[in-house]
Amino acid sequence: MANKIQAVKGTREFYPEQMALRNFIYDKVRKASQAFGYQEWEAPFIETIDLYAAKSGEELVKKQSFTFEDRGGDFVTLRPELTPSLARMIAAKQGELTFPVRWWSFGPFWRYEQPQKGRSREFFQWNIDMLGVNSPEADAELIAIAATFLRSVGLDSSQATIYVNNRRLMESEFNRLGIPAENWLSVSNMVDRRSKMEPAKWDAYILDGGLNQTQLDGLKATLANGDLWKQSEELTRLFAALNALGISEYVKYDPNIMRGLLYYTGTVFEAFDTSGSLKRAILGGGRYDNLLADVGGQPLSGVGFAMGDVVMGIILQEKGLLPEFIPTPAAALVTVFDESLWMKSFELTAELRAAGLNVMVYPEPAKLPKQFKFADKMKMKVALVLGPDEVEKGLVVIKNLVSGEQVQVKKEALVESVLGILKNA
RNA sequence: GCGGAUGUAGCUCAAUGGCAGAGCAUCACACUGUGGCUGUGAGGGUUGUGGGUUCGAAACCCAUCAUCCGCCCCA
Repeated sequence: MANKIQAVKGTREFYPEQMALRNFIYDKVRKASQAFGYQEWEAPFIETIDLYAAKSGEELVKKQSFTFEDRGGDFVTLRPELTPSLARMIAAKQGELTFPVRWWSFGPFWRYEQPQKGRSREFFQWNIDMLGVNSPEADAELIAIAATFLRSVGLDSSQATIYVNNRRLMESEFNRLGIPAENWLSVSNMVDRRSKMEPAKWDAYILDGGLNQTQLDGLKATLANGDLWKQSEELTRLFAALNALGISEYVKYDPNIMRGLLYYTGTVFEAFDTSGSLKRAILGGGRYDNLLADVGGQPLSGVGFAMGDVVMGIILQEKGLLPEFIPTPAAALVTVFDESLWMKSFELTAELRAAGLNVMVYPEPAKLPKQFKFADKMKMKVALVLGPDEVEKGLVVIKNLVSGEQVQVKKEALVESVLGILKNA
């Protein structure tokens, strides 16, 4: 075992059961996206490092990217996020796209970090964005999409909550407290980390960071003020729109939500599992007003969020929300009675497939108990037996593996009988 | 990059210095025209790898690799 070649650290191996979960998430993502009229798109998996150097924060680019030299001597990166590619692709066709652009995507990303619960080096991520509209109502639509998705996988508002804040509001608070603008970013990061630290340690951390005691007290009062949003016209309009969209039960105002990415400028939001067993955000996003101009396009505002498949999968598992795993899409197994009737079974299978059924045939003659056991393990609903008696009379034994009942039917009536069992099973 | 833990059968784990085991899973048989249940039996191991201590190591020591958990960062 030790000298077998192992999978690359942090990569994902999707056995059929995990693949079914990934496809389940993808299916719900697609449905939520399409319900709001968004178009699916995709970007390259490999990009130049320069694309990220501009905006994605130093940690992500220098420490967490998979970067290597290609055979031509150029440095390329496995994409760690999608938004910069989105900005470039939008900028390249800015003159011909119909705005507002509403796009979504679900694909693989790579980040070189230490694998742990909820974090791997290779992951799938849902990205969804609206570009060309700068309004709290547009922000509300993206939050509504997130809530729609959470509801669709079976997470109700008592199990998952989307916390909302606004960076402009927080910056005006920082300003009011006399914190200089050049410290806003570091103070934001400190706020972001507060929930993970002991209160006394956080206080010391803030005082070390250049704030005085009065500013610390003021900041703590701000962060405890659940009504702060009422001072923001943006957030007031946002909550009115969320109410109209029918998902306000999922949303709470929280002045502690800041988010790490540099490009957010206005509304920011993060969803969490309320039981808190996993302290990682299910999804996160916000408004970014400057990203397009930063990659060379005309100024254009956008809002969007991203959701990783790893945390989502863990939560679905912990909540018992995984769909039942069906090992095979085949509804029926055609058994092979013996060597002389082997090809008869193959012929029967071909006829059933021609009628549109997903059917598996046992690949070789074997004892019937073995074949039935196989059908059972694969959770197939129907088994068909074609023995000497049946062939002689032009019949097929059709057995309902759920109820255990079996009957002989004429070959012509077989498809209908199978469909009947599948409908009731 | 930093810190902590764990590596024994396909899986989950036991054996704490003295014969390497159990449950589950697999396969066979009971049951050669019928799965789930039951019973009987079988196969399966260089105890992650390399070295050291010892009469004797799965266990103790050193190194190494891997995995998990946490920090940093973030989906």
